[in-house]
Amino acid sequence: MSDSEDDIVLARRTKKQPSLAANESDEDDVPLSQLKKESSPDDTSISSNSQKSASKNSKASKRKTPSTSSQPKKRVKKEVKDEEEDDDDDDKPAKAPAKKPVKKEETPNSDEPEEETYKWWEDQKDDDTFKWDTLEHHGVMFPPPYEPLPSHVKLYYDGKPVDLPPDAEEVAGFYAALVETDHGKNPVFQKNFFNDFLQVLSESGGCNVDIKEFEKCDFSKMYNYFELKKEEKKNVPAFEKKRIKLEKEKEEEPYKFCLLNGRKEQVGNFRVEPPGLFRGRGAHPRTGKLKRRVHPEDIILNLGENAAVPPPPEGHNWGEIKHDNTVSWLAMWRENVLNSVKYVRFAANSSLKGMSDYKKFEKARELKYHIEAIRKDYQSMLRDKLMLNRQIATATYLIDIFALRAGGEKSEDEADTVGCCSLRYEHITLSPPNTVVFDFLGKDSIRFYQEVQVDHQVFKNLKLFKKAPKKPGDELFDRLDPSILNKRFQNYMPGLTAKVFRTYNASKTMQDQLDLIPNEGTPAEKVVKFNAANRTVAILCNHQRSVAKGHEAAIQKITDRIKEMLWQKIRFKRMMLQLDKNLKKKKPKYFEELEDLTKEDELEIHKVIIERERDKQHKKFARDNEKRKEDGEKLLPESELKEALKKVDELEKEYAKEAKSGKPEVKPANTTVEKLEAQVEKLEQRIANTTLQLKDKEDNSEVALGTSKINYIDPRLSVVFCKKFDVPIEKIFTKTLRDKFKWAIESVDEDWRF
DNA sequence: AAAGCGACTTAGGAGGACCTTA
DNA sequence: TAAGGTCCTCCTAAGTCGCTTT
Repeated sequence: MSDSEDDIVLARRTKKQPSLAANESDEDDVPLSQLKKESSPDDTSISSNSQKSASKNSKASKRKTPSTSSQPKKRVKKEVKDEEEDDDDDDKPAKAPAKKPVKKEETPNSDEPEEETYKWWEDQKDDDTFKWDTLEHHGVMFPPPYEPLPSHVKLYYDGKPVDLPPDAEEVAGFYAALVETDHGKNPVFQKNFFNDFLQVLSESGGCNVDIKEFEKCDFSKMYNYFELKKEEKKNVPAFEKKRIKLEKEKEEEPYKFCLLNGRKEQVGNFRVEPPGLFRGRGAHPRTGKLKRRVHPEDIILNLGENAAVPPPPEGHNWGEIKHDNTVSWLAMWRENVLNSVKYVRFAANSSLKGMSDYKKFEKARELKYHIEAIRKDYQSMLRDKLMLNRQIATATYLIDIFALRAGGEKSEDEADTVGCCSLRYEHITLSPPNTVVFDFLGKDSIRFYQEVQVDHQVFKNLKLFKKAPKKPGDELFDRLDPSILNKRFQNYMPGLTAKVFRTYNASKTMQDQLDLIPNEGTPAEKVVKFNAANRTVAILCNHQRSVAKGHEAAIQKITDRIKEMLWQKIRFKRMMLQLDKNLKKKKPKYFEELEDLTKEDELEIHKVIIERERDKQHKKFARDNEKRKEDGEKLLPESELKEALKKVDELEKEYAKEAKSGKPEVKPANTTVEKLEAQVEKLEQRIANTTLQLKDKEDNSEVALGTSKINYIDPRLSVVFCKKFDVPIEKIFTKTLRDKFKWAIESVDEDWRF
């Protein structure tokens, strides 16, 4: 990568790793619930039968399907301009699904025996205009109908209780549940909600009160009721919770799976989105609007011609039945807030999703054979006489170097966010000679703020794009939009688009970072380094998360803990000096830090410890008595507590004395200098650990690692890392990710490179 | 060529599950 | 044994990009 001055920090200790035994929950192979084909009066049933049986004996047939072209010829990349290529050309032309992973008898590891699934990656097909031959599924799961609130829970208007019709009450309830949240406090949200609420109210027949102003609505009774319910739910005994959970699982069982070409595959979001208030991100003009309930009549199902049509809910009909095998969705409906389409799709671990994921990464890998030419070209095109070309070159530069998104045009009724092509005058600040400050809201209204040095010509160009009469509000790249850019990219490589650069640069960065990690230390330490590499990628892609509520406090707590450990350490050293006065002369360095602890700090720590001790005693006393009460024993007398507290008082006195003299009492009588040294050493270790932990926590507080791990880093990189470094894959991929990336886990060998 | 649409990937947050710690 | 934190999954919004329509 060229001039990335933004130094990216490496190596951090990360918090504890998830335990080895990732949830081995059962969920695995449940027999595809019998298709209930009875209903559907239409033809179909026969073939549905055949499909089903196909799946049954597929067990035999699956394994390695004959696979017509196990050697997909894949396009031969044009080696054109760029052979020399940056470092890693060691790698043969990107191509080819790994052929039969040689894999010996499968290590015992692999979770569960698990009737194996279709290994599509051993059997690649090139053409994906048709996504399936046969497709059978059970439709979608609807949310439960609305249950009216008990009659004592009401909305109040201007102090008066309101009798709302159920439909309106439901909407009021949507809002009531959110009053205390950021959304609930957002005026736009309130306004949009209120409009829609009034509309539903009038649609459903109105009520006994003339509701006019949002401000006069009092949702607190409803809110409290919901809180109460939440509390109740929390307190349901464990066995009951378990039962409920089981019941839920049973209910969703039929929807979870479908048959794709006769093979069982998981469905992703088989639940229809429940009604609610639209929670737009950032300053979304429509946030708070009512997202209406979706009915079977709104839903279009997509399945095989011969598949049984799942019966619609009692008394309803499906909106439409389609048999379009050029798409991979199972059902769709149109949502009313943005008028956009919602799809029910396959799960991430499905073959279809897996294949396109695989293709995505292969496409990104292919870019490495062209990137050099592309960079060379845009460098020179930065000075092109044609404005359009300069803009293209400059935009490409930004996309390549700073991993910006393409940045399509957005409409008035969406949040004002931008990407590369839609950057405006006010989003960049230039300061000579070549510093650019980016400050804009990107996808999801996440702020992109970076102060960077850019190529000289880029700086000039940006200045040019800002030149009068351009003014705030005007687009920097006024000749450009993503489709123009993407069309140019096609010239270098078929299928190359702006987003491929992000994938490429992310995975490339990961590869480079992993290459720097030495193969040493414990697995846990290696995982820390892996995460550090992951973090550089996340930073590159600007994947952020909001800092957790308690973050500040958590940091403070750790800092205090470190301080206390330091104090304790110094205390031990002081004890040593009492045992052997000459030590200080013998090892001046060792005792230097005695000076580091200020009187104030020491006193403060004393105070904290004493307070904590007192608190502890109080709590213990209360707890013990609580227990006794339950057991019907007689309570401990107050004097017991007094006694305990007296001990603390003594400790306090001791500390006071110690603070004055600077000579802590050498505690256990048989203490020796050696023992103290050992203690000090232990503390030092702990301090080092905790400090690392603190740093990690701080560095990580605003960075989301997950997004890049899931979408940008070629999973084969992680797999190779684990293999080479003897790190269990469970430390890197959760169960879900292992399922999603099964193709990578099973197909790659140690020498694989991105 | 612009606008709109359809289908797909990418994204952060909510909330529950799970683990650690007192 | 509860409380507190972290991790994981689910949820659904918000992008990208190709294609169709005007």
